[in-house]
Amino acid sequence: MSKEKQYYSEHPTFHVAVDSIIFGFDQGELKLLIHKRQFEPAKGEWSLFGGFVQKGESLDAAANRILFELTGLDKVYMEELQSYGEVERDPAGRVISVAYYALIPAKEFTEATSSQYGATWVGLKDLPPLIMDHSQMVEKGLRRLKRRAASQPIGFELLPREFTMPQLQALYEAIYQAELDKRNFRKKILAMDVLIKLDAKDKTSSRKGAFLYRFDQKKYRKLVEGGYNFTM
Amino acid sequence: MSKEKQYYSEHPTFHVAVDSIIFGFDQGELKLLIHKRQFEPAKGEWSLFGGFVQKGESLDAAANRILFELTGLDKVYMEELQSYGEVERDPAGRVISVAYYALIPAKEFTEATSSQYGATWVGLKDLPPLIMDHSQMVEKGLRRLKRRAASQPIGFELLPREFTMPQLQALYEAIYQAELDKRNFRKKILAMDVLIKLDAKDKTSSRKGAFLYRFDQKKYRKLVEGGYNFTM
DNA sequence: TCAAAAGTGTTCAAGATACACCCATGA
DNA sequence: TCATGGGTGTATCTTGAACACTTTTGA
Repeated sequence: MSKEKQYYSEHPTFHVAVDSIIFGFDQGELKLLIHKRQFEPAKGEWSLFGGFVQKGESLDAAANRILFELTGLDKVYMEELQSYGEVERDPAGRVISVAYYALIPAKEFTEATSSQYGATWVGLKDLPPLIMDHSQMVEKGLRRLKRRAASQPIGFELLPREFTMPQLQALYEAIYQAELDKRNFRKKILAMDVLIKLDAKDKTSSRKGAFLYRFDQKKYRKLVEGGYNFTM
Repeated sequence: MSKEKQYYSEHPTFHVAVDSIIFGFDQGELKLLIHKRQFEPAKGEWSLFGGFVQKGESLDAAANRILFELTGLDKVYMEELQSYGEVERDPAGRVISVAYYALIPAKEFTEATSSQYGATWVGLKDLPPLIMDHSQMVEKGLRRLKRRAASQPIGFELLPREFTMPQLQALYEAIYQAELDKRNFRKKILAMDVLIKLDAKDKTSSRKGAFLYRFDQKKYRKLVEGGYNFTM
């Protein structure tokens, strides 16, 4: 008889799932990656990326595995958000779900891969109804993202390795749903002293071109650990 | 055949537990309510208040039930903290635990009730080793409490209905582990405009006596919803 | 009358906000 | 040459931080 049986067998067990809220940023807009659910019930309806936790697999591992299986994405910024345990949340049976939220540079998941995986980027304002309590999860994830962005320079996770100031600003504007002043924004960001200015320029969005920046991993880590507070 | 069986039966199921980190505040110190675990394995060792989720019971309901069964406490400020899903976290078998943290005025749980329930208040600095990953949970809960206290006037949950300024200040000093300036503290708190000054004084800790305050539920709610930022 | 805690204002520094013009470039 | 987006500095205001003395009262 296993230890578990010996001690805990009188208690019930539950299906445990993981659902991931995947935020991306593209064309000045904050987006969510969703797909049409591939299994019953509610097959074909819009859903977050989710799946069941397997035996011998931690929650974090399940979240990462499922993300990889459904999107091919790997090494993504991911963090637990909240558990959802209402009895009737899944009409097909009792399932306790642990929601994660993930941030990826939208370019790492292009149109091509999108269609390959049946996934779509949707602007936060154009979100279709999602199954079960997934919309709730998104809302909560967004609140968390806003708070996090205010206390840590987390926004960088959403950008490609090299980015321009106007891009970074547009991202923060998308997160906060507010316009920011160019000069003040630059001042603040540069004061953080985590950016490395490159010689190259990005000319895709203007004739003049905007300087590219990369951010300094080491300084960035220190900043995060020190609990830097970043207010806009 | 049930719907659940029909759809999800190929997936494994897990024991799901709930553990509560209960903070209290007394004698100028932030405290944690713990007890000696009442069942095997690790029976008799120091532990948070936990138990298994039952069929037909939501996570929140389980957290509240367990708290009530083990301490007699009811209508407590409680909030989910984080899930713990490492495979080997419980040596007696796979258990996924959802940690909650709770804030109560320590006076609501006195010496008398303590011994009745085999529970003890322990100062955060004198914490004994706790079973499994419970110490980790406490650490995380404390970090959350600090952050929350900075963004919402949450500290009030830890005080009795009527309290004095010096008490409130001592609480914040305990949470932040830092000394605060009396004058600045009062200024800030009063600027929030959520306190009602009473005519009565509390003379238990000085000859002069300190005015009692109550806080204004309505204004308080508004403040919380508005995402007030409270920095010390 | 004195010990012990409660209560009260002002000054200074830093950080946030508001604001307008020139620059580089390709079409 | 001009339209478009990129880049820059300063003045003002707000907010947080530092700081010391008077008041009340019971023993």
